[in-house]
Amino acid sequence: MSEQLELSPKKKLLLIDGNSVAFRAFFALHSQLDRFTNHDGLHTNAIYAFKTMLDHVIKAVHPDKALVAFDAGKTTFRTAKYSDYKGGRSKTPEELSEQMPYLRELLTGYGIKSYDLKDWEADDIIGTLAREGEAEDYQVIIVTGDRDLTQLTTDKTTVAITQKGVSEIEYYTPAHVQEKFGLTPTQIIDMKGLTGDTSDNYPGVTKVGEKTAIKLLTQFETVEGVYEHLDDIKQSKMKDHLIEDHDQAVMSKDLATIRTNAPLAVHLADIDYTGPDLDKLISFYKQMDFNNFLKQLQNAGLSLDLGDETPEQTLKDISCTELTAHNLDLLANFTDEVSFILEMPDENYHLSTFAGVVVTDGKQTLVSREIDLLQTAEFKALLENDQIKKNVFNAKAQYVGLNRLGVKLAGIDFDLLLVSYLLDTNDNSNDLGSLAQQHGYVEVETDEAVYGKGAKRGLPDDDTVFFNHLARKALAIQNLHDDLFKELATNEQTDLYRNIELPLTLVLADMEIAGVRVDTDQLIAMREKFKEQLATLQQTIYQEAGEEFNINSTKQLGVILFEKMKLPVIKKTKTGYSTSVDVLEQLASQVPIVENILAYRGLAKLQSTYIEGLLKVVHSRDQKVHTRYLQTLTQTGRLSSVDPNLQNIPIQTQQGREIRKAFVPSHEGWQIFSSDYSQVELRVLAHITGDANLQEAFREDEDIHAATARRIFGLTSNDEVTPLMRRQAKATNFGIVYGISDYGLSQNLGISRQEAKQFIETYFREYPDVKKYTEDVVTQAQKDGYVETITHRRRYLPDINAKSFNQRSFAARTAMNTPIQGSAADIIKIAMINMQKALKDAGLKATMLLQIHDELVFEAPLEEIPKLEQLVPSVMDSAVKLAIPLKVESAHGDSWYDAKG
DNA sequence: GTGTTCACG
DNA sequence: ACGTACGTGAACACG
Repeated sequence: MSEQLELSPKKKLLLIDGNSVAFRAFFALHSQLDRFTNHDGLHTNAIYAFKTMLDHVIKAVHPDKALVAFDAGKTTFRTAKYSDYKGGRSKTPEELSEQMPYLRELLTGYGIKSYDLKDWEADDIIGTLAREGEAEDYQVIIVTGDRDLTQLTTDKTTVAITQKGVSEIEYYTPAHVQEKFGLTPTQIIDMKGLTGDTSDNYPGVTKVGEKTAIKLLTQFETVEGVYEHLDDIKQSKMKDHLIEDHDQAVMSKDLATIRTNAPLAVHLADIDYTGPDLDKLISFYKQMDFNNFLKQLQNAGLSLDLGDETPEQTLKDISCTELTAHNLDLLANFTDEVSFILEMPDENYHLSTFAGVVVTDGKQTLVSREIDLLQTAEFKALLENDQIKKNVFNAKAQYVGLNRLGVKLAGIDFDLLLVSYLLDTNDNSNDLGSLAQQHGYVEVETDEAVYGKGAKRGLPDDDTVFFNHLARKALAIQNLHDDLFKELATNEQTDLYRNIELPLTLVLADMEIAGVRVDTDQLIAMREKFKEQLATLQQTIYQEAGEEFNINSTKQLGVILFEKMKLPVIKKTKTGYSTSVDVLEQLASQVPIVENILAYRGLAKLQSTYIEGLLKVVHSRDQKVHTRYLQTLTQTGRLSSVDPNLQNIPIQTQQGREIRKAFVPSHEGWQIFSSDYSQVELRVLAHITGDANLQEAFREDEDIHAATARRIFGLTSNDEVTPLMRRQAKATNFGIVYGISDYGLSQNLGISRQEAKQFIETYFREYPDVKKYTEDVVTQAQKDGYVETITHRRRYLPDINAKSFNQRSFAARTAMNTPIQGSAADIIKIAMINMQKALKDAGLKATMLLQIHDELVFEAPLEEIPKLEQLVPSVMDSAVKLAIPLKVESAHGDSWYDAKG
């Protein structure tokens, strides 16, 4: 055994046992299995470790010829001879087998041929080629994880066995084999004949293990030798076993013998090693998300270009020009297409400072910290000219930021953030550097790497550092433009991007800029009222508890309720007692304190989240809140809203609903106007499933929950639908949309799982195409790895084939829900784009302010209300053409509270 | 930073 | 035998 490979001056032939090394590689990084997945959910640990091993071996060997042999399948000439050969083996883990095709791609990238041959094992391919190589006077190096291959060692052939860590390798020469096993290489075969092999599942001679075998072979050399000299062995149990198991020993030796005469279609002449195919390797690393390897490649390329190495610097300086008031004419060189960044260090672009600006066409890059330059005629001529295409990262932020500076950004073509999100909704990191790296462009760092994080975050004082980062970011956008547009086209998502998401981003920008006026006096009055009520409740609760404690602390509350007052524990959380509403409601009848706690909770929520929370984010300048819609966050295509979240303002309880009175028009004599889609998700369900019964209910404009109740409770047209029936039918309808489970429905309705199951079965019988859809969409997701909405919005579901029941079930429910929720999101997005245009075309002052998933909120002069009542629903219900009509309901009033039907 | 709770669709 | 309804954001407590 040796850690070092002894190299001769001969030419080198490298032969790798693909399956065996892949297996070792897989288990070397098995503990990291979850960390090694690419953006499509493919595990990559074995590929990664295999790659590491390859680098190691190639560096050590410098092969002239190389080949990786794979097993062709389960059946071989050995199984034909002995059907139990390798029987009883637990099958290869799915997480490994899914990597095998990609391993071959890796090898292609490395310029190494891979080969398998029907009915033969990789061992035999290697054995055959090794002998061919020896005949041509090559030094042969065989890499495997399987010690049996040491039988192939000769003075011309070294066998390298990978250890636990794949890059640790033991090299076996005949001398080392002798040293380690006390046998010659060919005697390894005889040993296997005598001992058998449990992992390959062949028997050998009973009770003969390694020690006995070595002793026998030292004396008699071969299996045949042992049997020829049976007489020399004195009477013993062992001798009986040898006689008894003669046939097995012969057969086992045969099975263990690696063939050197396999009928190969590949020969030495076909397997020259001339080094990697860089283009293939780069695209492969991108596919695998091997960013560090990409970086290595890129740096290797750089240092070659430079001729010398600059090891401490990972990225070289970008050549760029500092823009000043005196060289603004340089901007006129940009006539066709530019990548542009207005750098805003704070997340909230409505308030952020401006740190700098960069613009590039890939050839010339201009940078500056002087924000005022943006307001010059020269810069405006570039930015406001819609004939010059703009490539950006987060178009909405750029548009809003520039708008604050009085610049109207036009001609936006490529938004790296938005496109990345459409390609894979999981790519929502929001950082240009990390997104670019995920897409294989690594000559850019993350903002965190350059600016720091937390308290230490700050802009670099050094112009070189700052300008370089800006320049690299702009160049990243410029460079990814073509590739990502191609990917969009491949996914049939170009229309989704150009006709929906990109136009929408500007609609949203206008809505955010418009903002919503908040009546802070009203909120302050509510705050005082709530403050008193909370104080009173607090005192009552302290009295009932017999002590003072923090009611907001679930931990302290749990101690009071379940230890001090000894109330029954209904539900537990990971960390202790659950004190959630449904638990407290079950306890309410037993002690008055619970009712008060519930009241306190409700009030405290309104106070802290809505009253105080809202007051904190009202802009003092205009008394408005300017939310930010996150367009690249949700997995379904919905928007989300932050700072503040205007999509979860209370409505359900009267007390909470009062908050909406504070959302008022921004002009005297105006009103709030609101329209919402009625049952849009169930209508989408009816459309997508094509279910005739569901569609009929919508065509007849029935109360859908009542109609469902009639069906699942088998009522005739004369029977009355009781409120309970309707409630249960409604819950079932929702359950279907969410990807139903009997357990979930039973929890929601407070019924037994059996009963819930019955509801679902009846539902599926009444709406058979809905059932078919739920099955088909899961099958499709299993096949493709993703599901789609009506506009080809895509969501990948890597867990759809997971081993864990939970993960798999969750993915299956997601597969059912996402096309429904996502298509509903598509519809309202289209409506919003059409709406903005319709308002403009009609010359109305009305402004769209908010989107709450199925609802649009406007403010408008009172006199425009009749016009809106006609226009808004017509635009909304004609956004897309479905198999059934869409229905829209509208209302208006002096505040959002009053805009209710 | 994580977990719990609760607001919305 | 498992232990879930789908999608979000904000506040608070706690370590």
